[in-house]
Order: sequence, then C-alpha cells, then structure tokens
Amino acid sequence: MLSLKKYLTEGLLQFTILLSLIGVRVDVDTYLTSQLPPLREIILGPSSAYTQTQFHNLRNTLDGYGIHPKSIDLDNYFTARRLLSQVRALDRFQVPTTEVNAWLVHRDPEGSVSGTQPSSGLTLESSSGLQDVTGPDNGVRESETEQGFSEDLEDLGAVAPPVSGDLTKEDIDLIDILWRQDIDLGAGREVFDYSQRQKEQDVDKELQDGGEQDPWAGEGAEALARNLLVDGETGESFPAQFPADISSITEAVPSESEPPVLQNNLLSPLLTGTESPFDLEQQWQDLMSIMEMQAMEVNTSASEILYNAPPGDPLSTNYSLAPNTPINQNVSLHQASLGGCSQDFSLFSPEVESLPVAGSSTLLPLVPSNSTSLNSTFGSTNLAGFFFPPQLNGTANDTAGPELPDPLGGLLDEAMLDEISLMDLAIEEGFNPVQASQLEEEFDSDSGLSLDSSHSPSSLSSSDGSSSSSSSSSSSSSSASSSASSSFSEEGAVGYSSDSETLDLEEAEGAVGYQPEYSKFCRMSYQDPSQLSCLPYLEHVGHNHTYNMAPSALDSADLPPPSALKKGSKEKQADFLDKQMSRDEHRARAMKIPFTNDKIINLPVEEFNELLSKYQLSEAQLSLIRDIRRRGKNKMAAQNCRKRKLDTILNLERDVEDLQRDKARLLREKVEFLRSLRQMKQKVQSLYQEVFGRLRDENGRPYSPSQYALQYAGDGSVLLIPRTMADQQARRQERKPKDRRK
DNA sequence: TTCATATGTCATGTT
DNA sequence: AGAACATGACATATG
Repeated sequence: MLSLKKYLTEGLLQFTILLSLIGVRVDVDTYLTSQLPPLREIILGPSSAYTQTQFHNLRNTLDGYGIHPKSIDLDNYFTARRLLSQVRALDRFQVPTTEVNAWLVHRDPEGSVSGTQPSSGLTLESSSGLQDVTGPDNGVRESETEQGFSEDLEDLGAVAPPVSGDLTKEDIDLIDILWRQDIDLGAGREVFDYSQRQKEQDVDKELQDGGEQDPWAGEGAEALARNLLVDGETGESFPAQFPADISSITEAVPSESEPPVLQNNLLSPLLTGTESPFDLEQQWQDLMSIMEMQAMEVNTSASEILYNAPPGDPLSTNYSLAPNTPINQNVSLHQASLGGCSQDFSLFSPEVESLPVAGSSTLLPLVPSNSTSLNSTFGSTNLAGFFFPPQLNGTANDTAGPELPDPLGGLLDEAMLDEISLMDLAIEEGFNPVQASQLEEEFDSDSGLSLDSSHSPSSLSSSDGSSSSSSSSSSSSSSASSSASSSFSEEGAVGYSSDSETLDLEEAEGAVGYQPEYSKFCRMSYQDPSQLSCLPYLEHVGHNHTYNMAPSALDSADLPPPSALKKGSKEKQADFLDKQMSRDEHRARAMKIPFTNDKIINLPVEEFNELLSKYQLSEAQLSLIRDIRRRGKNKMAAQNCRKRKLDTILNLERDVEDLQRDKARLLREKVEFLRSLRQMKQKVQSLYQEVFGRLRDENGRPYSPSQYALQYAGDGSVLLIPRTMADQQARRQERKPKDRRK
C-alpha cells in the first residue's frame, strides 16, 4: 500500500508538472488533437505512467537508491506499458493522410493552376493545421521546418538507396521493417533498429555537414522556395516535400528501367521473357501490403483510382485516367498545373522510355510528349504521387484539390512534428550546449516548471548529488560511492547504520551530555559526516535551532559543567559544543539523563526499554526521554521526507528531460518512417507500372489500364482483373475502414 | 526589516 | 495496540 500511495501522490505531482510542461505546446496539441491520436498519445499518453516508470526506474537503476523497493513490480508494469504504448504509437502513423495534405498545401505557392484553387477545399483540420504551420507569425519556424525537411531529404538520400527496379537487400529490409511495423504491434525492435541506424546516419551527416551550423535553421528562404516548388510539383502524399527528393528520385528512375520480374504464378499474363532469378513474390507481398494498408487510409487510394474506374462509372468520370485521350490531357495538365498529372506521367515516362520491352509502347499514350523535360523538373517526385495520378489526370486541373480526401492531415503531421521536435531533436542528438540551454529555457518558461538545475550549478541538481541523492545519475555524481552508501541508509533505517560508531564515541566521552558535533550533522544531513563537513553549501545544516527550549533547561545547560571549569581551549571547545547541542540534548543534560540522545533516539525498542530498565529514572526523566525519542525520530523522518521531496523533484526534472528526448526521438523516427514509406510507395508504383506494361493479351497487345488492373490477392499473388471488379473491391475496402472509424 | 531557506516540531495518518 | 514512519503545517533560526 505504501508504494501504491506513493504512486498516487507522486503521480499527482508529476502529472501536474507534466501537464504544465505539455502546456508549453498546447498550440501544437490543438492541431494534434483531432487528427492524430497516435502522435498525441506519443506526447501525452505515456505521461503519467511513463513518468512514474521513469521515476522509479531511475531510482532503481542509477545507484541502487530506491525509495520504495517494494514497487519494483509496479515499475515493471509501467515500463512495459510505456514501451508498449510507444510501439503502438509508432504503429499508428497514418501516412496516407499526410500525403494529400502536403500536396495541396504546396501547390498554392507553386502558382500553378492549383494555386487558384482555394484552400477551402481542404478539410478544416488541415487548413487550420496549415495555418498553424505556415502562418505569418511562424515565419521563422516555417523556414526552419522547411530546412529541416530538406535536411531530412538529404538524410533520406544518404539512408535509402536510390529507387531501382530490382529490390536490393536494403530495400527488402526496409520493406520488411515498414510492413511489420504496420501489421505487428510487437515489431518495435526492427523499427527501432532501423530508425536507430537512420538516426546515426543522420547524426553523422550532420556532423559532416558542419556542426556549427544549426541544422534546423539557415537557408530558410531558399530552402522554402525550393521546397514549395517541389512539393507542389510532386503532389506527393507526404507533407514534407523535400527538394532533395527530386534529385534522389531522378537518379533512381533510370535504374528502374531494369526490368523487374514477376514469376508466372503471380501474373499469368505477364511477360515471362524477362524473368529474373530473384523471387519477388515476397517483395510483392510486402509492397502490396503496404499499398493496401495505405489504400485503406486514403479514400481515393492509389492504383484503384488510377486505373480502376471503368468508363461510365461515376467515379471514373472524375478520376479515370481516360486513356483514350491521354496525351492531350497529359500535355494540358503539365502545362497547366504539373500537379498530379505531371507526376503520373513523369513517373511513367522514365520507365517507359528506358524500357527495352514492348511494354513501353503500351504505356506510351500515358507518356507526355515532353516527358523528358518534365522529368528533369518533376519526374522524380512524381513517383511519390503514384497513388493519385488518375485523379489528377482527370480532374487535377480544376478540381483535384477539393476532391482529395483529408488533404492536410499529413501535413499537419509533419509540420506539427517538426515544430514540436526540432528543439527536442537538438537536445537529443546534438547536445549542443547553446541549443540545449536555449531549448531548456524555452521548456522551462513554457512549462512553468523550473529546470534551473541545468543552469545554475548551485541548484537542486548539485545539492542533489552532494546530498547523496541516489536519483541523480551516478555518472555525473562526483561522489558515487558516497551517494550509494548514504542513499540506502536514508531510505531504510536512517541513522541506524552509524549508531554503533557514534554511540561508542559518545560513551567514550561520557554517558551524559552532548554528542560529537559531527554526529549531529550526520543525522541532519543524512550524509557521511566527513563529506558533509567538506561541503560548504551544507553549512546551513549546522543551524542550531534552540527555540522551544525550556528556560530552565537552557539555563542549566548553559552552566558550564563542573569538570569544564578548567580554563583554556577545552572550555572554549565545550562552549562551542554546547552551542551545537540541540534543545533535547540540553534538556537531557539538564535532566541528567544517563545516556546519549543518540541512544535514546536510535536504539531499537527492545534495547531502548532494556536501557531504561537499567536506570532508576524519575517520571520527568522518562517523559523527557520519550519525548526526545519521539522528536528525534520525527526529526529524521522529516529530513527523510524533505529529502524524498527533493529527489522527487529532481527525478521529475529528469523525467521531463527524458520525455522530451523520447518525444523527439519518436517524432524523428516517425519522420523517417514516413520517408521510407514514401519511398516504398514510389517503388511499388513503379513496379506496378512496369509489370502492367509488360502484360500482353492473347494477341500480344498490351492491356489497357482503363480496362484492367492488377489485383493483389491476400495470398500474395497478383492477378489481372477487369477494372470493374477492381473498383468494386476497392470500394468495399474503402468502406470498411470508414465504418470502423465511425 | 523583510525575505528565502533550512530545520525542528507537532498533529495526524499510514504501515 | 503500539512502534515506526510519512507528511503537512507551523515555528524558529539564519543569512
């Protein structure tokens, strides 16, 4: 019960502080709330449990100091909960929503046709989020964000290999990771390993780029302009449109010309001439799984929209690719708004052009005449939008924006993400002193919780370490041994451990009277006397609070003992010691108690009673002795209590820092996952195009994308089915998640 | 003198 | 039931 109660009481305090801390980012939360429960949970969810866990875990692990060793089980419980919640939070990243948002958002600055489209088409959440992110008051932040994304892009380029037709082992691993992350709640390990790798690479890259430069600030305007342009062009599903994407993808595109191979069992109509030695079935499965999951998120998801809409179908009227007039539409689209169309076509064009197979001819209608030039500018990014090409082709010119579902969700994700985490990231990774301090200041001021310890050396943290606060990290603690030794004595039987020594000394000096000065200090400070005496900032410990002392006792105590009448240093020393004595010690002396207060206070009950029985004591003496014992114990208890309070505060401080660090790490991981997911989608799209382009009917003619589509079966096989069927299935799939959300 | 801080003490509740 | 412990509130000392 003690531990439980502690959890409750401390939990309240921690929760309050955490709330205040979180209050710092309330603005962020506002656009977190509705749309991003997972991210919100990352930030808010683990708070109470996590804090508790951290608090106790720290205590348990740092130097063995545990206020409540009994609470180990609870610690485990909270730890498990925290980890699970983190893993779950990672699992809930909603990529697709992000895509649409970014697309629309960045189209406006582009000034293309989409620019005329009012943002009203965006959902309320999205628009608000966009405003929050790119609002006029956030100009600096915006630039930072853009810069951060651009950097991310660079990271991306470094981390992820160029997109290629053949999946490299890294690609497969990436797919695996992402896939499992989505479908397996317990797959945190792979995810984290991967993210860790990415993070390390990111750090390395940042270091190489030059540590003195703030990664999140800098070429704001330029990067912003670049970003916006690119984003608008890509129609990329992800909010973070990194300029680097263009280059990276462009580089990757030619390699995609390499014919990817599907086995016959996967696609019967598929051309078999280019079968590769690799078994891509599993890869296909993975890719399709990702695709399907994403498709569930986006109402007008990918390939279904792209090709599924049959002629005459209400949907098709708006979204169908309209293969009959592909070139015209393509051209117009490109010229008008490069939005989704350009993406599609540019997406196809590189492949088709480079494809040695007849399949290129199949897709030729899809390829814009100016595909090459387009590719140079937008081609690479177009891949990212492979899910939306159909819509764009059919309607992008005028209505693409409004039609897109959940347009800004993703952008919110990213923007909020950046905004929240930029400084956290700095704390986590850079540990740049200046940045860290600045960040801390911000957090401090915002949270209302003073984290001064990091700023002022004489603050709590220092005192913590000196006063044997076990919770303080042992590594930083100057006296690890002292803290370790003292910490437990505090927790358990305070003062008992040293009783024997002090008692011996006192007895040697004389039964009645005062304790050695250091013994008092020791009691008061919970510290090793030697250490304590060496600590100047603990001088206050020597306060002699003699109030409440009975006048008579004081008088009698002040009287120099007969033996002390000797003149000289001894007398002075005795006076000094007298002054150091506590009230109870004076009283005991006045009442001629035949044993030390230390014994009175610290002896176990049995021994204490035994001791009392040895002497013939008056009632007044017995009463005083009991009072001394009671007060002495309470004094220690009070000291312990205060010490605990201090430790709690310090632990909370550290918990807050840890939480901030965790939050930053999770956000960064999310960014990385989103990036990887985008790459996967690009790859899937390119593979889809390539495979579909190689399909031939009985007469050796290519299948029309408007009439047929590739269907991914649950067992991993890929089927070529009529588009009408595909549409029906797609609609069925779309409804399920919708209903579920309701 | 006033204020912040440290400490001791009491009352009360919990273990 | 009593001892030990925890803690809020208050008082006092100190710088």
